[in-house]
Amino acid sequence: MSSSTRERIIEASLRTFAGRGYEATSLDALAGALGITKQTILYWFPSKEALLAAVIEESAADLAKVMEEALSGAGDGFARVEAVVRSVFRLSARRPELFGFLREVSRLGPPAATQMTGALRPLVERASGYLEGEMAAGRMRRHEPGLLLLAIYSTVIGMITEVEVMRALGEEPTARSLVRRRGDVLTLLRTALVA
Amino acid sequence: MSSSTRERIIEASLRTFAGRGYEATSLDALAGALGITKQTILYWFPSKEALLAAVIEESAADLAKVMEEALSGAGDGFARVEAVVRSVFRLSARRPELFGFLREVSRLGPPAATQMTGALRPLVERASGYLEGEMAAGRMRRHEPGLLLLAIYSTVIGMITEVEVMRALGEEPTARSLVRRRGDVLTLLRTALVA
DNA sequence: GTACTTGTCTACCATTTGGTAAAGACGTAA
DNA sequence: TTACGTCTTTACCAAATGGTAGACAAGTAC
Repeated sequence: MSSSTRERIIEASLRTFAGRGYEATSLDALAGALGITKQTILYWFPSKEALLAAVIEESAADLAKVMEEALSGAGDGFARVEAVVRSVFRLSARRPELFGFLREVSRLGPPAATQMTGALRPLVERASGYLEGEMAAGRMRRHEPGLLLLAIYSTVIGMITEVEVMRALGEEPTARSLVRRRGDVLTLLRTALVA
Repeated sequence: MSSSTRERIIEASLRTFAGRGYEATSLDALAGALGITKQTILYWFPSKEALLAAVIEESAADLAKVMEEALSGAGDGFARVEAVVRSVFRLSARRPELFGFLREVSRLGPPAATQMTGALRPLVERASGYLEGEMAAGRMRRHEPGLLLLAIYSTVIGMITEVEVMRALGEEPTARSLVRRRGDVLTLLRTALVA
């Protein structure tokens, strides 16, 4: 069971789906980049859709793992929010494709998006519960947790993925600018959340 | 010069590119929806790329017009930021496709994204200048204008377009929820910006 | 009436797409 | 040796794609 082929296919698909988009990626191109034939891909995954589903499953698991760790970390109130945001930015430096792919899937709509959000649902529940608890304890300013999460999500993902928009705003995307953006989104959130 | 055909094509393309994505939209499907043939589209626009460019030009102009008006309005400090955000949300209720398309174009990358950001550049300069002025006058908390704009952009566009994520967070997208999101993003921004 | 322009259509075409069928290579167990 | 399961390939295919060529109708200019 040379399942490493399977993993290589998933890995390459993740990168290409994130960069060029799902529809714009042909199985032939994908196979070419891997030095195999399209039929090998179709041996491991019965269809292109099934391949997409597998990539979603894998990347959702990776995302969930990292964030779950940060969420379980130490600290109260904003400290833990900060820890999560930091770990997300760190992950985005190491594996940017993950976030491009997240955005791509949310664009594709159901059923792909539904699968992704379903896989991340437990995470969302935990985060939402945490925020609610902190607000109740008076350690954070009151907001609606769902909308607050959406705002944080939009801002962070946007900061990480909107490369072209960033260029238009005069910020060349480098490691240093990523750090700067992380700092800025954190101050923004801190002033908004800390009572 | 029955240029109404041209406009109908642009209008339908805008909607379909925003909803299904550029690559996923075929000229045949587009023509079918309009009750014309693909060749009529190719008469008005020499290629699919040229059609995309025309749609970008049109929608950038529409976006710029609305925001330009809000930016020129009365009010100092956060009041004007609020006016802009409100006008953007109002526009998003009337013509949601504009924002889906904006997001799609930024995803497509150059040259499409470059054209779009180029067309919106004057707007960005004005907004950036305004923020800078208000900060200098001490009416707004100090942030880096470029990154601040990116954060506002990401949050607002995300709030408007991330329908699936919103669903996952338990917010069914309705007119009422749109108002609620507008309110929430405004309080978030106000607490972050107002000294 | 003739020539020219404008707008739309019918008829094709080469290429690419996702997918099927079947066979060959390679190891392993009997 | 034979038989079998695993993995990958070659050979196709029907459908769809963006695009070209050319005809046809309707108006306008002279």
